[in-house]
Amino acid sequence: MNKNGDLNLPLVKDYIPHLAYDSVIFGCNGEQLKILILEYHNTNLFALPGGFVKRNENLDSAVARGLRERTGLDHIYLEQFHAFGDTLRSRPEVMKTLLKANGYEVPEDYWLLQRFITVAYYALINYDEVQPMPDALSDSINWYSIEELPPLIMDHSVIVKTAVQTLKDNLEKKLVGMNLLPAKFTMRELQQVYEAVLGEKLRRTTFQRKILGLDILSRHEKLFSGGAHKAPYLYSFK
Amino acid sequence: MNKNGDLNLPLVKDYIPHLAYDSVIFGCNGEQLKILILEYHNTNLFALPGGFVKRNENLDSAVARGLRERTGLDHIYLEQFHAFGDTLRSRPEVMKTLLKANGYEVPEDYWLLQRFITVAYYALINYDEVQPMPDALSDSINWYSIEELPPLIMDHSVIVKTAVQTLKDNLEKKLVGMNLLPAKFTMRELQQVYEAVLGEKLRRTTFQRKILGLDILSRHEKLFSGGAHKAPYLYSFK
DNA sequence: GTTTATTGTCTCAATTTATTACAATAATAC
DNA sequence: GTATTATTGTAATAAATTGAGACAATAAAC
Repeated sequence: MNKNGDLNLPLVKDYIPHLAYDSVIFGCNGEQLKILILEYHNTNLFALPGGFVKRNENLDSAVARGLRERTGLDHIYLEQFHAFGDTLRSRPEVMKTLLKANGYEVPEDYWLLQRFITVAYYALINYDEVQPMPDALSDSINWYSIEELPPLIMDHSVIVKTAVQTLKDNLEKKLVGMNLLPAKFTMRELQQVYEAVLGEKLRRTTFQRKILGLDILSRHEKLFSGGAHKAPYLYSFK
Repeated sequence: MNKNGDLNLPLVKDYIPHLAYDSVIFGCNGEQLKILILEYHNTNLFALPGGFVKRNENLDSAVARGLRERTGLDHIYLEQFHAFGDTLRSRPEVMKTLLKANGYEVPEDYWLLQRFITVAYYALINYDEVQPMPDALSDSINWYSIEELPPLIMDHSVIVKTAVQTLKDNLEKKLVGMNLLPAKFTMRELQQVYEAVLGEKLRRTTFQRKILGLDILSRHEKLFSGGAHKAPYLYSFK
């Protein structure tokens, strides 16, 4: 940590200059679609978790690595959705502010103060199985409902909007539910994921018939208990 | 041109290093979906048209500029679909070969020989309205059916495959036909575009009913003549 | 004038989706 | 224990969409 002055700033010799990635990490608590947002030390600045690509590292691998470091999870569902490359998206003064807040004075030509193109990915993880870890520069990392995000730095709000739209568009063909839910789940839980992503209520009987008709679920005879009503089946993806 | 030695090689001071774009430019001749492929001087190497991003230029603007230079068209339908960033996609020996074939000896550390991440876009243009222009390094630029492409350098075949799949996925929601056809067209021509993109025959009556049901076409009383049969209506997009 | 190929539209069948209904049942209240 | 409550699984029916074929209309070729 920076208290001891032993946090090493990333050096351009190790990374591809001008290139970053940002990740929109989705989870679902059963009611709302949420994403992980981090807050930088002493700045009140909120941002998407992101990082840089090493000189000899695949772009996809860099993102997977960053995600592993933050969530402890490996083999996460991860999909690239857009590269953001406007000149005005880079805001050197923002980067300077958050470096300064952590006790760093960097030269004017420090590589992180230059223009960056970012490639954005979204990830789907099981909300309950993650204990997110802040990085060296950030204070906290927390779940926020996509309806109630804090103001984000630079163009990160646009990145989130684009991610949510992409998730909606891909809902049918990419088995989103599989990655946002635990291994076994009820039909109701699956429907709630769909509703959280689409932002609208669905008709129960139609949803059930459609999903079962896709022939992608296995039904388990083991029943879930806990509600004052008939116990539902548990399902898993085939 | 290089004969006179007065073609200037691009300098890294003007461009963002390690970052390129490639464009998959679609057209439709009425039967087949085609794309523009360029062939480099004296090399027998075929590639997608691409380029680099200037230091103070938006990513999207760079691609639009490249397209304008090659097709003479402005306001082209252009959509980003994927960034390719594997370490192994860059093949410095290929770049060296084609520079050499044009009479250039470049130093080992020349920026174009380094690793590149490319952001790929697809464009939709009206096949008949374009007179494509080769660039300084390339011999020719020609339409090729997506079924019969020459072998392409580096990962350009993968880029094309991804573009075609993206186009299929977007066929319904993005009014692809509008950008591949002239302003006025017959129902048959529109159907042929759909068939070329999907790679399958569609039923005439069903297609017509579906398209008209979308309420996106204006019908013009002016009739097209030329065939030994009833003259069809001309349509345009609303 | 006859033939030919294609067009615009209609009909009916097949399939899919929407809506309603209802019995089954696990927990709770009593 | 029994009635109550909320939710579940499934069936039945209505509505909408799509598939497949039929047919008259007609511009050009012969």
